[in-house]
Amino acid sequence: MSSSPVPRVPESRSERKERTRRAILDAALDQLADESFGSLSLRRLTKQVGIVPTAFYRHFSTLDELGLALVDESFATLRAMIRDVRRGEPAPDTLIDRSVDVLSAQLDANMAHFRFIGRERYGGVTVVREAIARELALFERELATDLARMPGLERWGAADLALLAGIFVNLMVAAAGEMVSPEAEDAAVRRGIEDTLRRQARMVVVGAAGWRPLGG
Amino acid sequence: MSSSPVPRVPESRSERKERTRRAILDAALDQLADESFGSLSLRRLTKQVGIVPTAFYRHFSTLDELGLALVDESFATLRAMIRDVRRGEPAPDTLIDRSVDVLSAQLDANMAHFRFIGRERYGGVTVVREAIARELALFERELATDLARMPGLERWGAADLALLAGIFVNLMVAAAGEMVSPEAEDAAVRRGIEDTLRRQARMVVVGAAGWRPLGG
DNA sequence: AGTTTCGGTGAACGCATGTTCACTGAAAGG
DNA sequence: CCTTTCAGTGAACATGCGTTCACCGAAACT
Repeated sequence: MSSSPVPRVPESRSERKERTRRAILDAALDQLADESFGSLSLRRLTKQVGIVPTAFYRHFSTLDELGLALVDESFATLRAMIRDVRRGEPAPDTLIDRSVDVLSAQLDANMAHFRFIGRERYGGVTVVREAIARELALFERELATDLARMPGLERWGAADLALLAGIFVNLMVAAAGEMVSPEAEDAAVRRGIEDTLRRQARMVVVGAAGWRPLGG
Repeated sequence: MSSSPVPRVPESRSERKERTRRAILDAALDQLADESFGSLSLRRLTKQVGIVPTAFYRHFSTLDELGLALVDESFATLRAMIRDVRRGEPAPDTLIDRSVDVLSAQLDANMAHFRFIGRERYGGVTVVREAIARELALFERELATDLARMPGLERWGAADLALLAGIFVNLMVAAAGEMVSPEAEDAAVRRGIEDTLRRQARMVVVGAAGWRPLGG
């Protein structure tokens, strides 16, 4: 369970420091599967890492700072995802399926990050909640510019594109939030959630194509 | 701040008990504006109520039970809302506006309930999260049967209606979650969130009317 | 009037919390 | 080789935690 900093092979100081920092972030993500950030305990956290409580302060000056680091990391994952989608040619009719496939793959690889965003988006710790809101707004704008290139949406105004992007982000984060539940560790349940997301996204985007192209 | 049980007018025993129970629920809802249920403290809670910590156990056998009571209460509010919408004649073209108006009014009157649902839906306390998921699934089904009566959706299958209902619930809970932020106490920000919800709901339902009527 | 019921009290319990401080020992740098 | 740097240590701190228990006093019941 604990990934303690045991230098089997001699390490440089900075290597060791980075490894401990990683271990703290990983332990936090692990414990955040079962509780909210607001109820994280420094002592339980450091115990899992295998260091003494005070050593934590060598890496973060406060627990809130840990939270912000987790937000950064989680949104790095999210941005990597959208880059992954763009990398494939944007054949518009397969875009949704491709997007959901990528999301599904990223959910597998980085479940803790998505769970963190879903859980703390409206969570109790103000500084974390605000950081997520900020990043999510940024992500939403990125998504809106991507949507602008889709067939049927070329002539949409920025306001409508923003609304649509907001809908997709809500669907995505909600799906990520569903994955929080222990049941979702069952592959079949996971598939069901993904499938619902896929169908809902398709429903929205196909519907949107029939939406009046301009106006606010 | 504290609404302590001071019997200015003589009360019956059951009246007093009910009043204290209410005070506990209200104090909890109040404190849950700033933190998650998982980090609620029995001592801070009872201090705000104006009773001694042990007195709490005269009303709830555990904090989790308090959480479940809050879930019940919050969904009673939500159900009252959908009843309110139905009470007006279901003139389909004004239904969205009417729904969002009702939601807005209910958000004013019962903000703490919606905030609770939004915040704990994916929160850290399993028993509360599961109770909300259960109630939300129920609400979703109710909504789906209402949607079935809307023009353009009469011939939809149950599966598609469920998907659509899920989209609406996500939009609604997300909007409720946005209200969590202290900024949302500014009326203009509130209006903005409501307006976004209104437009997104309209976008989805108008789009949905253009969706293929059958299939899975 | 006498007895029972019960919501609220206050002390006490053992334990976990975040943060402080002077410290150690090995890596880094002169 | 000697000095400086610094991640991690361990004791100590005051504070807050949930829960227990015997107790009180007024309402409720007979």
